[in-house]
Amino acid sequence: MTTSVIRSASLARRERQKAETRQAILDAARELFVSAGVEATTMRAIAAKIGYTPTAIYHHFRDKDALIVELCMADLAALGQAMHRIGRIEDPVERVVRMGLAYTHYALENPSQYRFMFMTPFDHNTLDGNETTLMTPDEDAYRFLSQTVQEGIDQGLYRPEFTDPVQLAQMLWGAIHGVIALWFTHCDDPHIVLRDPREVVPVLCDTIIRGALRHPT
Amino acid sequence: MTTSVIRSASLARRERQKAETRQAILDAARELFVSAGVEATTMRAIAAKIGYTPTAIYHHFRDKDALIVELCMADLAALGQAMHRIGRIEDPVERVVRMGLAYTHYALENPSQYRFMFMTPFDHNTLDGNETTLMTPDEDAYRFLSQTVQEGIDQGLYRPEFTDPVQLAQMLWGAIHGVIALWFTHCDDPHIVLRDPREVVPVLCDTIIRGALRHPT
DNA sequence: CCATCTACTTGACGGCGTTAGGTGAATATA
DNA sequence: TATATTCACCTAACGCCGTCAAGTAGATGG
Repeated sequence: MTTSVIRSASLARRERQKAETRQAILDAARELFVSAGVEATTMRAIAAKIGYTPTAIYHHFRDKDALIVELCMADLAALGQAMHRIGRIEDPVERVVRMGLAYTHYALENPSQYRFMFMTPFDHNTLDGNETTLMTPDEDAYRFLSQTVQEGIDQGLYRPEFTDPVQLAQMLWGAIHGVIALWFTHCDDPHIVLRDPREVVPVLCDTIIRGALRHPT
Repeated sequence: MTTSVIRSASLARRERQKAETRQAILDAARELFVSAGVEATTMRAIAAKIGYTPTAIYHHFRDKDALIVELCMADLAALGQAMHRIGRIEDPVERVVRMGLAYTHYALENPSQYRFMFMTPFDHNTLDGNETTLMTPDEDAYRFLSQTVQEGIDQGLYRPEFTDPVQLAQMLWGAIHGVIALWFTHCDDPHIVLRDPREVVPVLCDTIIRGALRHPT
């Protein structure tokens, strides 16, 4: 008994230390990814930031992609939570608009994460082999949107040609994403004049909703 | 006289040969960029494809970015032409919709170019130092869109709250871009169900336009 | 025939992600 | 307490990458 207690205690300590190192790697990687971009951040830089050798990282993550995926999953979860935090506004149409604005807010507050989550072509095979993935919180937010759209359809709020919740959800997500993505890639481009998405997205949401509603207000 | 003629003849031939090599580099680079992606294509691979040494490329282009920019400019010009080829449909609203569909068609026919032109963060300083840039054909297409939107505003076709052509153009461009971009980054993602943009964009255009028109049909 | 020019090559530099093979301290066993 | 084992981390290297300094060789020009 005593030995097993001691054993499990020291084992636990070891595991805690390992988890701490792992977390230090994640923290360092996140900060560098955010400040310098994912591609420009090197394994060597991450390691140097926490006083380790580059190869040490490989004892905690299979490769750079696994590191990226882990951070991405956390960000997707945060976005999903932000969506759910909107809670249950009764009117599914108003809820959809609120989701769009929350999404935009999140994107502009976390540009680097957003870039990576939705603007980086993803090798989702990498993600699959990872672990019994937590059912992709990502799908969480998308499903949440789809469900809200579905509610509106069921209540007969949208024009009769909108029968496919996937299509309408894709339109809404895509439209907002596009304004944000265009802003991120071209806001520093002197040749292309763009307004701040915080200004454009609300109008865009209203316009799409007005165009989709059976009885526009 | 004779000498100068001969001189200019051989000079011309030399220059023609150099131009041919330059074009061979561009062709090889384009094919590899399209088939394997810009990032995954190496200078060594481009050179090997045309039987040269990697360093030979540097006698024709300052660096890899310059090569990319040159191809990108050509693609932007092609897109601009596709826009202009729509010609002068009288109704500025119908013209805007047609532009959106042409844009979508172009994007899906040239996914790799599209990715690079609009989904890759651009260091436009690189572009500026290039040459007296041909007034960015890119701005051409965007300006074309803005002008068409402006016409609709001038004719009082849009609701009174739409007074800023930049905002409305950005909404339209952004919305379509978003559906396309989302498709490109997530169409292979088993967790996210998406419809083909060829199906979604027309509906999206109609919906936005209906929401923006003063007197929806 | 010789000098010049220049498109192209050779060989290398530093940096990248990643790996094979140690090392040494904490742990388990006796 | 002495020995064996584990394993988090390191050293050194591999094969890639974009790029460059210093040639070379063959055409051009006088």
